[in-house]
Amino acid sequence: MVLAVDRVYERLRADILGGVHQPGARLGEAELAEATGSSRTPVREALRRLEVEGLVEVLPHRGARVPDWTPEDLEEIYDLRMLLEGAAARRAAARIEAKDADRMDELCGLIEWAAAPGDQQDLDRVAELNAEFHGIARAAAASNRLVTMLNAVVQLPLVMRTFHRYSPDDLTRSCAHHRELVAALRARDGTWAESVMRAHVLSAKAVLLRDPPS
Amino acid sequence: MVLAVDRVYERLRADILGGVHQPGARLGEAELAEATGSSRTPVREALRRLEVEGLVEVLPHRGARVPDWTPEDLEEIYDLRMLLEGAAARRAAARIEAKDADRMDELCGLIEWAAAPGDQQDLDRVAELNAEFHGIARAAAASNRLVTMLNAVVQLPLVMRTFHRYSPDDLTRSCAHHRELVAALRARDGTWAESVMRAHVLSAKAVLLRDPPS
DNA sequence: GGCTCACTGATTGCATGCAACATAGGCAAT
DNA sequence: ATTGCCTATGTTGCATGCAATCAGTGAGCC
Repeated sequence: MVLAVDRVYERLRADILGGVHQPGARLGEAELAEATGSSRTPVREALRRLEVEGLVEVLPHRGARVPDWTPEDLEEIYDLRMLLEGAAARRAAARIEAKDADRMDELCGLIEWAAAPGDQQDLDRVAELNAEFHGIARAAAASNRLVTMLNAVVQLPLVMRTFHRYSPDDLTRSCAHHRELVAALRARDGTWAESVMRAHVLSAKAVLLRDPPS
Repeated sequence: MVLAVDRVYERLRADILGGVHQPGARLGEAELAEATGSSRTPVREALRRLEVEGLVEVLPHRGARVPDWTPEDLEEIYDLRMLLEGAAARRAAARIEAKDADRMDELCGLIEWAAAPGDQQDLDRVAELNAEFHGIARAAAASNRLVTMLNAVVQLPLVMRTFHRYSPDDLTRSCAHHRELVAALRARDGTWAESVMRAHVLSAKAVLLRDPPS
């Protein structure tokens, strides 16, 4: 048995990150309750969780909205991401197991293929594989607290469809970061891993701020 | 009009941090509803918020509990605090206004007096003043996201009654950190401020891990 | 004697009803 | 024409009822 509040939460989260609910869109409780086949109570509780995680903003008596990020927000968010992802990478270097590193290498290959210019290019698939890659890295950090905090700032790229803004050079650099991160993790070098990860996040930030969303 | 869910949230948070609800204690919804003069609905929503912030743990169908921190948890929490407080201090150095720095200096004096050995020593008052001191620093960072994340890890010292574990030398060092932080902020030196803050947090961590709680 | 299982009591999870509040539109007064 | 108020309407906030689930207990069986 899966709790209704969790169903609603996952659904809402996916829809916000996937762009189904655009920034600024109103999220009516009754509407969401009907859409998820539950009542308003679990919807309200899911909205509270998402509010704390920063994925929705709730105004008293005025309902919930998907926030729209200002450039200052994006700057702040990416700086936090750099800090937290870097710390997670450092922890991961001390803890990662060989099979996880192997899978990350595998994902590097898949990402490189899906990102390469040509008919087979599929940037949405890159986003998906990229999410798995970084998911493994975060899991290897073995810190629930860190993971929770990252959830609040990590998956914005999906909202923004970041990879569609990447130039071919950006994509090449991103793939190089991935390969280097795995190397640093295998070498058990936390400082190296943290440095690569920080560069990786900051380069993503540069892409996003270079050509601001909408 | 203040929302019931916010009342319950503040009350619960204060009671957990203040030690009214000891780690491991069960938090029954009906009990909390009666204690706060509201119904179970706002209690449930407040518990969801506190769950995301890591201040309570909720098991499905089994209710909410105050988590009890293992030494590994404490290590993790203090490392995160170091990161986030350091980042906040760096931002604060670029933004703080003179009157806030003045108040922080004032608080330094009050803390030093209340922390000094003798009849006037009052470690609970030190904790209170210390919270205001760091509250100003965090507010000067002007980052709601950072503040929210810090809330999840910052105020554990209150639970642990940390200052009661401090030796006279620890207290002296803590006060010196405070003075130095204000100097770094006034100098608008973000790196200095971050470094002092990291030292401050890590020294607190050392005290806590030196003599583990209960 | 130890183990299993059903029953009991209590608690959580969810649905729904009602009251409080906020926004929008119309109407009147200046 | 503009401003202010007032009502209408939809929404949120909260209380409560009921079903689902879990911990504990004791009887029955191996």
